[in-house]
Amino acid sequence: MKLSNYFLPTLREAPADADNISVKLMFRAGMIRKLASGIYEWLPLGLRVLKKVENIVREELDKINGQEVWLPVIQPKELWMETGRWQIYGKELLRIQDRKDSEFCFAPTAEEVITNMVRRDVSSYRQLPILLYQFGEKFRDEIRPRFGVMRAREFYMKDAYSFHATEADSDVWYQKLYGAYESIFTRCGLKYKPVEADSGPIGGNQSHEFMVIADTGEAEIALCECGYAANTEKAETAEPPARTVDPSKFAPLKDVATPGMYTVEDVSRFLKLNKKQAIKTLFFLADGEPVMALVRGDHELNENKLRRVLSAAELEKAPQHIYEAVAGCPAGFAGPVDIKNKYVPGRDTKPLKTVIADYALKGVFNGFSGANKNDTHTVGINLGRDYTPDAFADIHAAAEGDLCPRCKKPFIFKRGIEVGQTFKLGTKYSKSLKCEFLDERQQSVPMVMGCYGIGVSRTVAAAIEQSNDEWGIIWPASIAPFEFSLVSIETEASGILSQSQAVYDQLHASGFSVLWDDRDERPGVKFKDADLIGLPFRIVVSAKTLKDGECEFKRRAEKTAFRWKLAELPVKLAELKTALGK
RNA sequence: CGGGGCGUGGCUCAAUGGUAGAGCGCUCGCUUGGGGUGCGAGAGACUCCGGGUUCAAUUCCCGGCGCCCCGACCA
Repeated sequence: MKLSNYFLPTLREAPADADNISVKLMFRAGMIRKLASGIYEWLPLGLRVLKKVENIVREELDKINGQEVWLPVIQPKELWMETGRWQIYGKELLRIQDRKDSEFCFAPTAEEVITNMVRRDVSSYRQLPILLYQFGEKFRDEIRPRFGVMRAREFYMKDAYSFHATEADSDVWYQKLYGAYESIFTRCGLKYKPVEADSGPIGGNQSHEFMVIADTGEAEIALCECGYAANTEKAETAEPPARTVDPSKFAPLKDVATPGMYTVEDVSRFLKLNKKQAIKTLFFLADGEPVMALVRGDHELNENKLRRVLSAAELEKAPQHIYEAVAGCPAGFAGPVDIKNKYVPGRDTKPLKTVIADYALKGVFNGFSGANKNDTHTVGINLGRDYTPDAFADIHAAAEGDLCPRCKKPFIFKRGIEVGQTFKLGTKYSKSLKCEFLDERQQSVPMVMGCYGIGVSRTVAAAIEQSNDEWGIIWPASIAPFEFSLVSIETEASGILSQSQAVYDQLHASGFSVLWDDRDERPGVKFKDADLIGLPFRIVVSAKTLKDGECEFKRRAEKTAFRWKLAELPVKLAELKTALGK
């Protein structure tokens, strides 16, 4: 492709609202433009990368017998009513009406549609298992789109769904998909990590997220040298080693006036005590009944863990009036001491059902917490003497200092960009949508399902986020929009263009894609643009080297340039091809 | 959903109660030719929309729309 006639509007400056590295570079390199909040246009250069990633995904899924389909973006309400997700999905589901006022939504995902398709035409165990996938736009009406295409409202995604006769078969295929995902992200040249993830209340019993390691990632992951890796929202933590303190060292309980201070931050500063001494007291409604959860002041409670511990179907933060009724004071002044006697009868709630304390509280001596009295906190609180929870459990989000649940070594924390997720869905959708088959005994059984997504557009951004420098993007060769940048210096000088043309033809003959900068621009402009676009290999044709029958070869990721004899070009290219495993 | 900010040429931004200017980009000419060359000449803006105040509004006020940031929410 000749740059003189390629739609590649590069920019010196990124738009003011570009809020991270990858989106700035994507704008500057002429890959994308913004049409509206969270909605982007992909220009030719950007689309080439997207298609590169797409092809890698397609090849790897086809290897495990995936079959590509194309599903509608516009999906009827009725189908979404069957699973109940028309209501559950909330405002993220973008809804529209046609001219007859029939209601539809823009697909945020496609479990309903694919399951409907399979239930209609698959009816025997002989037809299972089956793995179907598609590439397509997804629309999620995010409250706050940001980071360019990383968290866009409309994005390009590969979604795959598998259907099985048995749980065991679903497990086998889950591993196949897991393996395919590893191949995909490896081939894309990404440093990534599969981590255990929470499948959330949506169901399913196992899930992994594939994280591209990047400091700017939105997700935090906990890693251990033993190999355990999990999203911090999911990561379990080992119970810390027991620590015993002589009860004679217990300080006496004392109430302290703390007017208007309801955050751990405020109170610990005021009392001049470490946040780790705080016993954070939170109330929840577990299936409608009030429960109290205690975590250490420097920890954050993880609602998913708490839900699991309580075996609750629904868990929500308790509204203010529950605090008033159960603890007799506003949130921020509730505490564990004598809590079960603070219930104010006659209010519109039941008494406290359970008190769950995080393991970490076993290590808190002479702690402080709310006094169950407005504007008052209690200091000198000790487990056993002053309060006794109904149970201890791991209910806080993994944090600095926590230990790996497998080997008890401290976690290492990193940030990541979630580019893919795999789920075992079980029969959640096949049951609600009655997607059944007849087994060998003529029994009608719901299929066991799995679903597997890859954010293709996000993967492109993640690759840039992970690989760039002050000059621009540095593409991995496998997903670069073109492999070679061919730069002609002084296009008006005699012989330059014809020699460049010869190199251009040779590159093509050797099987490489080339973007040839044949513009009548100054060298500086061309080099800046080439670095910005970040193609992995660059060849410069100029009078300087041509007089020796040579051109210049340089890798984007490296500083040094090499002289290549033009006559040896085919050999050099063949070597490069071998090195790339092409 | 709460708080804050912004809306002026393609991009980044100035300015002003009397209808606008710079840099970059674009066009033309010359110049230059290995890291965004220099000079000159141009094209390009109903100053987001609607209303109000005013002799006069891009500027002040109100409403709307759009965008951004922080937080909450959501998975």
